[in-house]
Amino acid sequence: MLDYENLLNNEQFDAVTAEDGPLLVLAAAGTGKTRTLTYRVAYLVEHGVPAENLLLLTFTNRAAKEMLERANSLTGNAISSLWGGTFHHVCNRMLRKAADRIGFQRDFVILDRDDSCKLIEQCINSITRNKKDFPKKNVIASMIGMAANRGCGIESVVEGQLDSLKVDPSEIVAVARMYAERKNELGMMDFDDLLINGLKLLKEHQFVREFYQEKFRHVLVDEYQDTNRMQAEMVDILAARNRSVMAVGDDFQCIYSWRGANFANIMDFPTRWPDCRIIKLERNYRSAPEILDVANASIRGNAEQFRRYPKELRAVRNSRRKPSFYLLYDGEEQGIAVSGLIRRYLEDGYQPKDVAVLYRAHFHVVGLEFHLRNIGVPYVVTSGVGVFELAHVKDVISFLRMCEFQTDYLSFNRLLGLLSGVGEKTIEKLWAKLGGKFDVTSTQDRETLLGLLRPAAREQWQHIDRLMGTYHLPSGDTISGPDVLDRFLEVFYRGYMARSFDNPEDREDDLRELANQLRKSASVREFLQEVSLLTNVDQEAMGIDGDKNNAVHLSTVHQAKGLEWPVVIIIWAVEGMFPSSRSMAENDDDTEERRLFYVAVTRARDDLVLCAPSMRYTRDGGAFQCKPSRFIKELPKGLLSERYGFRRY
DNA sequence: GTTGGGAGAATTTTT
DNA sequence: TTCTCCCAAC
Repeated sequence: MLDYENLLNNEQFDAVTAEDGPLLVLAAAGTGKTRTLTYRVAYLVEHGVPAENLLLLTFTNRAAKEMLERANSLTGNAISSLWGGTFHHVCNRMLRKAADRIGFQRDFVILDRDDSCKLIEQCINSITRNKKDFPKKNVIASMIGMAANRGCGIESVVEGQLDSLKVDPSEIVAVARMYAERKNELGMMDFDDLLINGLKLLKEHQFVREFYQEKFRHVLVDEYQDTNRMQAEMVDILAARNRSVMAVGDDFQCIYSWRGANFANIMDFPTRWPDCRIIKLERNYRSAPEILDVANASIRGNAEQFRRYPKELRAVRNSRRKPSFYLLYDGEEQGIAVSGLIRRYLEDGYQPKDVAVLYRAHFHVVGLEFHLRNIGVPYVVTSGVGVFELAHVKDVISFLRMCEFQTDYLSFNRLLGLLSGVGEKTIEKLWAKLGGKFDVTSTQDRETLLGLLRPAAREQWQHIDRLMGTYHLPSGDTISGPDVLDRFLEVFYRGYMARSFDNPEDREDDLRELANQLRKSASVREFLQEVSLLTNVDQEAMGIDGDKNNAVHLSTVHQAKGLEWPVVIIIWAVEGMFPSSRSMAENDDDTEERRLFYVAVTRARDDLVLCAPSMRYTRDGGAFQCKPSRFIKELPKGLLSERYGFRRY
């Protein structure tokens, strides 16, 4: 039995050992939120709750993995049967068992962002007459997503953005409808559908609902402040029977409201669960007091919110030195300053992996990479595109999908499109002639397809076709996933990469990693059903890029959430970039940006550096002044040590 | 119908 | 600077 009393502080101990019943843990940054959750899991398991009766919901795969690993080692590997993961993951898992109840196949395909954009584009093309003025597919996609996550109709989203759009709103509504219909016909779900349909399943099917209500004696939710309406509702339903729900979160760190996250959920939790206990964690073990002073002062700028659940980060660590603020001439000087600072930190004994550079948006980092390369510091950028969204990875996955599942138009489309001389129209015709299906196990389908292709394409497809034939052997055996992937490379894809990409070797490395992942998972099928839920944030955790372990981290603030580094450098802390003028234009409200700043600041353990160049250049050669961020200006005097220009540090 | 080249536009945050 | 779209040539 773990010695909880000595391993935890008083508040953490209260939360971990709380009796059954609703519990809201307000855990400010760096106060041991993960620790509390993992010990809670361990505590419950040690006190006789079977792990399969626990549900642990997280916001990212990374958080899930981290917590499960830690809880697992605390309990001596006793939690393998625990359900844990993102909301999307858990919905996926429930739907794989029961999707047929709501009109889907259990092996439905998940559309990732790219897939759904393509589908939306098709809808746009078939509905709208003048494509010129019509919003781009990405815009429509985010409108549809917004509607889904807010739980409102597409109409009201369109209405809200009407002045910036120059088109007939009814056309947008029509596109959204058509997209929904197309998805239905294809039997596919996008990310939002996983939540929508997971919830639908629970609401409409008493048997399913009661099964899970019974099963999950304890529901634990991480990052509760970032849940949207659907997610909160799902938690409420799942916990309704046993009433043992533990929501952990920090309203100061709600940074996903643009995605439908609604921190009213955390504010109203005590209303929805009137007998809930509230425990506050305020002792911060992470950061030096001078850093916490900045964080505390900054979040007070959100006056209204601050009144509701006032929290003050209280330092446990000893005093160090004040965070510094560099006012720089321009991005160039910032690059020199940042790389110079990093070099000095390395001389002082820090490792590259101890340092992170954070920024508001991906494109803010472009100028900096050059300088880091210059001084020869290893670095990793958590880029915007995930491994599983890369074109070559998706190509190969399409091939695997076609091998494994019978009819999947999307994969068919993607794979056939790789052949030379085959484009969109040809594919449509082929698909129609095949009768709207392609079953890889049917010799007839395979022969028909081969016969329909024009010679050049047939020549290429033959090899793939033969390979598919050996995947499903009459004996019922299949070649292993990694092997079939290898063969695919050999007979077709390596050649394709060589003539289509300028960096085929790099891409082949990605594919080799994909094969490794495949080898680790239980079956090809299972891997394919999960793969679209994996994102770039998880890649390091999964071992891709594993050789870059000791490197400076360049990351957006969003992706840095939940992480910490001894040294954190925030770049482009200027008006218009952080806070971002785009996000401000949408809702005329800087509170979420301020929370984002709070998140950024509280990532730092020892040292925090804020950089604000005074000049920004536009692509057409123009330049304009920018002012340091309001989040710096509004701080009380004396919290930062101010430095001007890089030559003076 | 497909493909590739060239001109033009454009940059938030992500499960 | 990179991505996207459009058009002209196969």
